[in-house]
Amino acid sequence: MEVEELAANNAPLTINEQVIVMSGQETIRVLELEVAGPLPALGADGKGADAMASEEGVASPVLEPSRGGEGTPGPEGTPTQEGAGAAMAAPVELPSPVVQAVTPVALTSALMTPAQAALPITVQAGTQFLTPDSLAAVMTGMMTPGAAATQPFLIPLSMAGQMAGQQSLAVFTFPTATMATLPGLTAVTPAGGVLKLPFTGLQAATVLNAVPPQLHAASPQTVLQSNNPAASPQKPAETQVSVATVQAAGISINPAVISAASLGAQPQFISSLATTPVFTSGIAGIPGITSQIITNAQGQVIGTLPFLLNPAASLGAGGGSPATLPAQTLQVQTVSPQLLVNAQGQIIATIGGTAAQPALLHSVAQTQPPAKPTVQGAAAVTAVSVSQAPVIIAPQPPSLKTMAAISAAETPTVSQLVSSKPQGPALDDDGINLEEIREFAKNFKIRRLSLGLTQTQVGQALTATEGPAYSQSAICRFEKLDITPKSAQKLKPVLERWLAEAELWNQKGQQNLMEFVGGEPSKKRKRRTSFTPQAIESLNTYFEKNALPTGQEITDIAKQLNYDREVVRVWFCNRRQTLKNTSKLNVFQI
Amino acid sequence: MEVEELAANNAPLTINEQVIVMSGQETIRVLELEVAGPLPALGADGKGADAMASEEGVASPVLEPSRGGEGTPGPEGTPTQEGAGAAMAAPVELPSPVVQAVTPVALTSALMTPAQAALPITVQAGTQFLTPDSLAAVMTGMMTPGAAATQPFLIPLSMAGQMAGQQSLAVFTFPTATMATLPGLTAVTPAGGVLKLPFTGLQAATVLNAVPPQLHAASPQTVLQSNNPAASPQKPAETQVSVATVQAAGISINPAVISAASLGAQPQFISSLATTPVFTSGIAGIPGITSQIITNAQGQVIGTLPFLLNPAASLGAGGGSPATLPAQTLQVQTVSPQLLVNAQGQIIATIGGTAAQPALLHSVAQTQPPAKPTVQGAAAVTAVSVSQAPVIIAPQPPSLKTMAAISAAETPTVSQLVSSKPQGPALDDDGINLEEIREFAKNFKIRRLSLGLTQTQVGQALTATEGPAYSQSAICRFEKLDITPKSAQKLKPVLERWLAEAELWNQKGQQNLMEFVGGEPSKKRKRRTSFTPQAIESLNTYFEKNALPTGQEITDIAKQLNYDREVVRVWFCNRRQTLKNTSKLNVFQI
DNA sequence: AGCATAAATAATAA
DNA sequence: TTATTATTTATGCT
Repeated sequence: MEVEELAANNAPLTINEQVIVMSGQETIRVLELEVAGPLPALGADGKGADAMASEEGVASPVLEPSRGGEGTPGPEGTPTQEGAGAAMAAPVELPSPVVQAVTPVALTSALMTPAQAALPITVQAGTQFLTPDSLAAVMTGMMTPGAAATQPFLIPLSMAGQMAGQQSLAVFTFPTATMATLPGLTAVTPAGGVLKLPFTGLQAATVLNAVPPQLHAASPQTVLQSNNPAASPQKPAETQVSVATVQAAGISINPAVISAASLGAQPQFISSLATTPVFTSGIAGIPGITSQIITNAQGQVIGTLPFLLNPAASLGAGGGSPATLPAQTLQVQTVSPQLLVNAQGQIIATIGGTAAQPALLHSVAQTQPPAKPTVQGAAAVTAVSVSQAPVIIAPQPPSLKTMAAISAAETPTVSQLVSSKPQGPALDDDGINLEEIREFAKNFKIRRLSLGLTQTQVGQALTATEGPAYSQSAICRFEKLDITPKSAQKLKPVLERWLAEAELWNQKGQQNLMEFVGGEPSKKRKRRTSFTPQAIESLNTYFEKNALPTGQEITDIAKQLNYDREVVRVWFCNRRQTLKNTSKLNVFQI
Repeated sequence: MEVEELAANNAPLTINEQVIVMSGQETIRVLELEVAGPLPALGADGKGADAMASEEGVASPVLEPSRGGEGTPGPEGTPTQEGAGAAMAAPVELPSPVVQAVTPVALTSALMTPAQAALPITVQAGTQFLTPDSLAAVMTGMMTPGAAATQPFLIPLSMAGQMAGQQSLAVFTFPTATMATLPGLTAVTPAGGVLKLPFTGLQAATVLNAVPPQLHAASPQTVLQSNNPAASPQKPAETQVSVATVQAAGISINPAVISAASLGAQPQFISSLATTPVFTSGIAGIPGITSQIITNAQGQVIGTLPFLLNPAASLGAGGGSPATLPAQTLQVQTVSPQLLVNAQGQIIATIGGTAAQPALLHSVAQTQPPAKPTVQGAAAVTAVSVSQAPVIIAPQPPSLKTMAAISAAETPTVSQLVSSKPQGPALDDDGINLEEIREFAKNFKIRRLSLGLTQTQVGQALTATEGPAYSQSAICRFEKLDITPKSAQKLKPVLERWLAEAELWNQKGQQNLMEFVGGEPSKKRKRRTSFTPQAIESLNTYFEKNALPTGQEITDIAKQLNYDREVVRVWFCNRRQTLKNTSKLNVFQI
């Protein structure tokens, strides 16, 4: 994407791209589109998207009219803009029929195979996004792992909007490429952008990488569906949320959760999301939805990654309608990738950034109302754009290196080294992506622990919502991958979805999470029992006679000693343990 | 940094700054300097840095002639240059004597107190960096927490280079500011850049924020030395690696681990680092060194963050010497922060690029007194500042619990104190940063778990290396902050150092970690006790010969091992199942 | 300051 | 899946 070119466009759109290469094999590409000014109201129904289409992977995304204009504004956030709300910018005129522009829109891609990474991904015109008025929407569609490169797919899309409807953020993820298989980071750098924005009017600006679409639309196939028939198959078209259609070549997408949070006013925002039926159901119902995660030291997920943020912002407040503000420049930045190495020295992710946007998003998010501290509104934005455009810098060095290496076989480079590594998604005999499952299992554990949940809690909660077959043991085995790939494949989407929802509730508060999970909030650790010497003596006497009393015996003993039955049971457990350890030592010594 | 200005410079240097605001209170500022062209060989010793000096931070950096004129232009843009590799760029002429330029150089800052954040940090001229030829080097020096603002300090520096010596990456971290205490994210943003690059020739470009140096060189003091006399004290001067000197005002640095990994060739790179005596010792010996972490859902560290990466690359191949390539522009990018939301919906970190961030503006306006923070240094900053200012974000709401009541009678524990303090950098009566400790405790736990270590293992390992007083209980209580601030303050650096080292070993392999931790490598999990070890062994022997014994065989085995026939039968069932699952998984892992 | 062991959580035989 | 064991964490006690 040429900076100058974009700048020249003067489109009231800001494109921020950020590429995060996950350890192992995932790459998350985040593209944020910010449109200054108010968004047009959504059509009665999102079907309009159907119109689009074409062998270019045009699908028929449906954009539903968002309901509940509860898009709550940022918390304290955007006082000014809100106030400014009065002066709404004129709607952006888009050539495509149904497309609605949102501000901002973030696209996150992840889990793309190397080969796929090289393929062009185009967001078709006609792609619809949620309007700011919509609280959130989620759509999911994905190619099967082995899908042809020509298949278009639907990607999860989540939008967060504000009352004013001025701004909102949509995020959807789609597979990118495995870092290892990439020629180098460069392969994934922004410079090599593969996204084509859907806004016809902004095309020049939006086209990061002009690549001829090579695919054709195909019916999206969710992983869940293919792998987990049992899982509730989702039909994108059926969802109420808006859908974005993207063309990708042979992309196999991993489910990604989409969540949103306002910067400063997170709480509120999140709450609204959580309480929004659409969103909630989307999360729960859509198998593939889950949050992106960062792998940690053991390849386990360190945390959920890409969520959106953004609350509406000052943009709307500031100024005139985007269309009317030619001055606003389109900004695109490429950032050199920043690597995040995990405990094992492995690259966890590469964070590359993009530019310009922070400001916008933030400003909005900002809780700090004190308005003008910074310069907001149209003028401010403009200035930024201008100044930044020039800034656009050359693609990061990494990219360069890669490029070079790739093009010329001469100098041994990173790419070569990389290439030496076996690549390609590991698919087992059944076409199951084992690597993907392994990764998820790790992530699941870390995420579970991050939420402070036990295997038991997860199992019980799932049993309650999904029916039996989710015992603590099952969870344990899944985490240990002590199950067959087939089973794992079946369990994965369920766990993914559940965990994502749990995280959502957790965002609303620990209390809410506990409520969601199991019920009793904040179950405290039982107070350590102190046995009286007499009790200890009695217990030991019983133990000598029978180290493994039956339930009835335990009950009797507890009753006689006047201790809680559970306490007595545990005492025996620990006593046996102690004896065992002791005996072992003896054995050892011997 | 004005883009134009930079560009005008035509310096073969690329500056990439990325700011990652950690949840709670840490900000990581990453500055990458890339110098196109080959690097000069390192001097005999890295002492050259001593020469550095002027209060302006201008020193006599030595810039080696970079080889491989890789100043690569934009990503895709400059494929050609790579090919040009043959033509080496002429060495860059630098006034300073000893400084060596490296490509790229990354600086990471973290854990700076708010007040400190506002202070200018200048990289003195004469700062030395490792040459590409060096595999890795680490230097650490830091101010004591209470050190005056005028003391310069050495920062950990790690370099990774390639054989060719063309490129390498150096990373060092230094404290930035506590997010909570900052006026907003903006406070920590790049806009308020405080780094002054050491390259005289590139000054215009490198000066993100022109701030008059306020400090003077002082002898670096490693945390290790102060906290862990036992640790092998490192003398920066003694190391062969290059050192970077930075001036900072009253900065108290947290130990940061520096590690490096090549992108594509990670394995190799890491290995080299690990095997490099200098590096290893540096890590082990330097107390302060630890990796940066990302806080997760529970405020716990999600993962270690900033490490370097970088493999040398094609850059070298490409081009002319930097000096001779005026065409190469200096690139500076500002990135809008990307928020990473954790499981609790809290912002884990803001990944943004750099510059200009709103933060500064904000900070200035709000809390930060330090005047002109916003526009500093040369003009470049100006432009960016202007545009981004608006973005300034509000600080996150840290823990708001203001609990209560610490009954005074006894010495309150950290957890009690922390909860009682509403906000701001919580410094207890002894000037201990409780918030920082709280954060660390959380991080420690996550990092420990990420390494798969138990409290017991940590305790035992520490007892072995640090002497008694590190029981499992102690570790447990530290994590739970069920100790007095004084104790925590004392324990923190030890744990920090140890964990960082453990992570380092872990990078070399799980085996190495176990060796480091406890001794017995890979102690296999004990089999369920129902069977004696001998029995298990026998069973496995039988299993190897025949995984599916006949009824008669089972009977015989049970008889011989003196176990119930049914027990043996079930054992075989489970054994087969396990093998099945495991084998499939293994296939995947490969 | 830390042992001893209760309580909690994960893993595994049945 | 359930029951029990294996491990780990937390805490009473002095």
